[in-house]
Parts: sequence; C-alpha cells; structure tokens
Amino acid sequence: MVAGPTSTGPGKERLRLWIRLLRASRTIEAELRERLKKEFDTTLPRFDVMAALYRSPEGMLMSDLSRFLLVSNGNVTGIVDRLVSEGLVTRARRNGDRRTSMVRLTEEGSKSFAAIAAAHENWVGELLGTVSEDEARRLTGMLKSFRSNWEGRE
Amino acid sequence: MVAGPTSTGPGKERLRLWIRLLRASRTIEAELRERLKKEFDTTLPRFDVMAALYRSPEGMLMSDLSRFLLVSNGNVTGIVDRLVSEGLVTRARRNGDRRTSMVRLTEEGSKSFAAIAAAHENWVGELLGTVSEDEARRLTGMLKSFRSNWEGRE
DNA sequence: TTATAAAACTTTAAGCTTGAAATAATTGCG
DNA sequence: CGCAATTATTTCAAGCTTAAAGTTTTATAA
Repeated sequence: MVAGPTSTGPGKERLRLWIRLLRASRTIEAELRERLKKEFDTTLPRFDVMAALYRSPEGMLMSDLSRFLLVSNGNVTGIVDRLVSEGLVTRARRNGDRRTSMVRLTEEGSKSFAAIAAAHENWVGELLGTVSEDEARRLTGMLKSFRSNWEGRE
Repeated sequence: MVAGPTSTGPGKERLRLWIRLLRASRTIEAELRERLKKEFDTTLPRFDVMAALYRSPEGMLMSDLSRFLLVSNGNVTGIVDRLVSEGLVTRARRNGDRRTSMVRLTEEGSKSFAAIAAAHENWVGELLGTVSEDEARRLTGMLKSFRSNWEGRE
C-alpha cells in the first residue's frame, strides 16, 4: 500500500493520491504512537477509545465504540478489558438489556485523558505545521466530501 | 485517533484535518484489506512487500524493505518468512556481506503480484471515484510537500 | 407459549506490529 | 593485529487486528 504505481493509465492519479494519503497517515501515526508511549505510557487504540468515551459522558455500548472507531467488535473487547483493569474505564451491566453494558470513563480516566489530549493536539499541530490553516480547511473539506459521498458511515 | 477535537483553539483546524485524514485512510484500507482477502486470499502487508519487490527486480535488503515500507525490522522478517514459505519470494545469502540477504520475488510471485496489482489499481480508482483527476493531483501535491517538508524520509 | 431468529458481545486462531534484547558479521582504530 | 563499536538481521513478549465461531439475551411470530 505504500509503494508507487506500477503502471500508467486512467487510475494512475488516484493511485498516487492513495499512496500519498497512506504514507502521510502512517508517518504521523507512527510519530504519535511513539510519543504516546514515551510521554504517557499508553497506546493509540487506548487513546482512541478514551477519546470516544470522553465525548459521551453518558457512556457508550461496545457496539457504539466499534462502529465509531471503525474497528471490529472483538478488538474493542480487548482494549476495553485492559482499560478496565487499569481503572480508567468501567463496564456497567444494564437492567434494560442484559446483553449490553455501558462503558464509561472513570474519574481517573477522564483526568488522564484530558492531559493526554492536550499534548496530542499540540503534537498534531506541530506535525501538520507546514500546512496552513487555510490549506487545512480546504483539505479537510475535500476529504470530508469524499467520505460522505462514498458511504453512509460517520 | 478517530474522534473529534475536544477543544477549540489554534490547533483545531489541523486536528480536524488529521482526523479526516485518518478516517479516510482507515476506511479505504479496510475495504482494500477485505477485497484482497476475499479475491486473492492475501493481506495488505504481503501486498506491500511484494509491491516494493516488484519495483526492484535486482532485489532488496530486509532493511531496504523496512525503511521503504515505514515498518519495523522485525515486522518485515515475519512477513517475508511467510512469503518465502508460500514460494512467492526468496532470500538469497550474499557473499559480499554475510549479515544481509537479497530478497526477490520468484517467477510465481511476480506473476501473482501483477494480477493482484491490476485489481488493486481498479479498486483504488473506484474507491476514490468521487475525487476528480484534477482534485487528486492537487491533493497529492499538498500531501507530498507536507511530508517532504516534515522530514527527510522518502 | 415456545421454537426460531436476531442482536450484543466474547472468544479464538492467525497474523500484524512495535520496541527491546540477542546474534552474527563487518568496520574502524589503537 | 585485536577488540570495541557499528550494522544487519532475527527473536521475543506484549498488544493490536480481523473474521469466524460461540454464548447469552431479547425479539418475533406461528
């Protein structure tokens, strides 16, 4: 996914775009992962889950998390397990539907996330520093319309 | 990495961009992974390694692969191991420097890759279909300059 | 009711991924 | 030369990831 086009033709320009997109996101992702590890001894998947929960103080179902984060159900199970065992998150069995459980940040998890998120936002600002605010807005617009055109997820 | 900004401020626009970038690449990546599995019973990492080797008929060192694909050394070892055991790739010990080995596609690997790459290019064209050729060129340019400004890898 | 299907989740097996430690070969320098 | 540092690679442990199969609970409908 990271090599160059192997031919010329109609799809070439879009293939180039895809390769650039992928290389850019991998490079940034690698840098963020490294800093999360070094500075906060955590991982990107944990950060993702906590970020989602931080936006939903009322809690989220496992399936909400899985859908929102674009990862599989089983995947979320493992990450939440570990967050629970670290005291950052709780799984609350529900009376209404006993198949499901509400996942929420604990007090500690919320505090912890706020600190990490602040650093994270600065890192992203730094790593994308060469993109002007205006360019960022335009790029975001292009990517947004692309996704929402392609399929209905959010 | 996939949730929205948690605050307003100067870095907000770039954080939005990063989230869009990540969601776009994850969505496309997931779709490509699924099709590679279904249609060719292979994986993205295998495809990446084969794509790199296809561009270098003379072969690549393990460290070349690792650098080019932006993944760790140990990672490449495992993927190449599996490709070797499937007869798609060879590791040739070198006389000059016996620490290293040249990795090459076999005849079969080369044929196999050519077929997969053709399908792959069509898929990408389809998945990025809502982006015009012209827009694709502009986006690519932005992403390219961003990366080369940020650091010296290629 | 009461089977049967559907939904929410967990478990499992296989593979991917990293960072760190271990091996082995080469290079450089006193 | 001889040995310390460097380089190329593999091994390892832990965690991430998916698809598929399994479990439990809820909904449907004959």
